[in-house]
Amino acid sequence: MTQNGAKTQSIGSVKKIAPKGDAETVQKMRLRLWINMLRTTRHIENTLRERFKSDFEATLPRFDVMASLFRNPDGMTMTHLSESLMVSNGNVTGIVERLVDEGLVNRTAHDTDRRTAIVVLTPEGLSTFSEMAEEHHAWINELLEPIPQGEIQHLTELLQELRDAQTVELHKTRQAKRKKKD
Amino acid sequence: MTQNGAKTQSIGSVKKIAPKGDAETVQKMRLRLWINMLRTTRHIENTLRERFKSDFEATLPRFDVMASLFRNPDGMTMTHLSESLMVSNGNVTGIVERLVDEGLVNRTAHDTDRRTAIVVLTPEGLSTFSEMAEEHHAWINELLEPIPQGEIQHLTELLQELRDAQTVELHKTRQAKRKKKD
DNA sequence: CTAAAAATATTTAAGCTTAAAACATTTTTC
DNA sequence: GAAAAATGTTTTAAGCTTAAATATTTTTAG
Repeated sequence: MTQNGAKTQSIGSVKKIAPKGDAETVQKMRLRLWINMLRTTRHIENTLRERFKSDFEATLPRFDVMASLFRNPDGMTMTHLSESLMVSNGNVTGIVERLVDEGLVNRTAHDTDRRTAIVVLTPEGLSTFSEMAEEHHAWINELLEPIPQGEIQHLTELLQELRDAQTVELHKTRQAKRKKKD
Repeated sequence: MTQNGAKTQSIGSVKKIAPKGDAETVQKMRLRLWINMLRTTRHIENTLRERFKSDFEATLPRFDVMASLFRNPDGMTMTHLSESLMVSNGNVTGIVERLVDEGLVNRTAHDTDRRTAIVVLTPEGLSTFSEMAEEHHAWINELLEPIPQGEIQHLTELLQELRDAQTVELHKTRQAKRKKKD
């Protein structure tokens, strides 16, 4: 039903009808796409959560923090973590706290700046993460298998661009704000 | 850097090198895609949350429930809502409770089945939702604007297929379980 | 018909999440 | 060098979220 009008494709003088390029139609398609993005990521996240729980007694947020730390062996500040995971600052405090309790990460003071906390994986955290990461890798590979190989790269870039576009907007806003101040 | 090897495309006997089809590379690309899916949806959700809060003093989960109810004018059961939103049953209980407190939805008993609760939008809920939906529609349109029009439909289908693939797996498992029982 | 199983919804405990406020420290400004 | 601004983190209150346990009702199997 949403695909009707395809027949009028190459018929002359159909601008008024032209359903595919119609602004309202495009808007509705974007909305539908968004709902599908949401549902699909939610679906995958639900699957991952269940598996982390049953196989490792672990949670997704804790895995995400550990993955960030793994990619930053010299340690990360709380702010760095929060930006990297795109969650609030206070959120990270709680998750790191629990990881400290479990002996998976250490939180130490910065050498010169006493405001700053540096978080690193402990050796146990590293080994625990490695096990989980291997499984996680396999799960993602399985869950994303239906996506044609030839499209993976393109899709990744598309999503990246989507975020970048917003970031540019953000910069514009910040510049505008700064200008107002001057 | 991740795009090297493209040159070897049509050179004879390069199977050993052929980096693009390499199984490990594909796995890593899938992982990268997943991380990008997650970050992009999270980014958009964060934006929507902020705007719902500042413009309507509303939350995303409550909007989602109302949107589901809007699409089902005859009302929905709690289970139907929970399945539609892909969140847990108990979760819906709390959100609906708050919506009832705000006078935006009603929860009534089912005619014949006394276990079942039927949730519907109140007139006020309908009018509140309509206002929010219009803005929401515009926001999504703005945030997804960088996606080429020609790809929206295809992308939507791709994501749909991704979910459907898992659902089929699920059915297989259920059938297996049933078989064991017999 | 009735006991067992299944379905519907809520409650509970624990954890995740946010925005805003509070706090601590460092840097900048005058 | 003190006041102000900025930076880094935690705390707080409210809400979201899940899995598991519970309560109630309906359906099913015998």
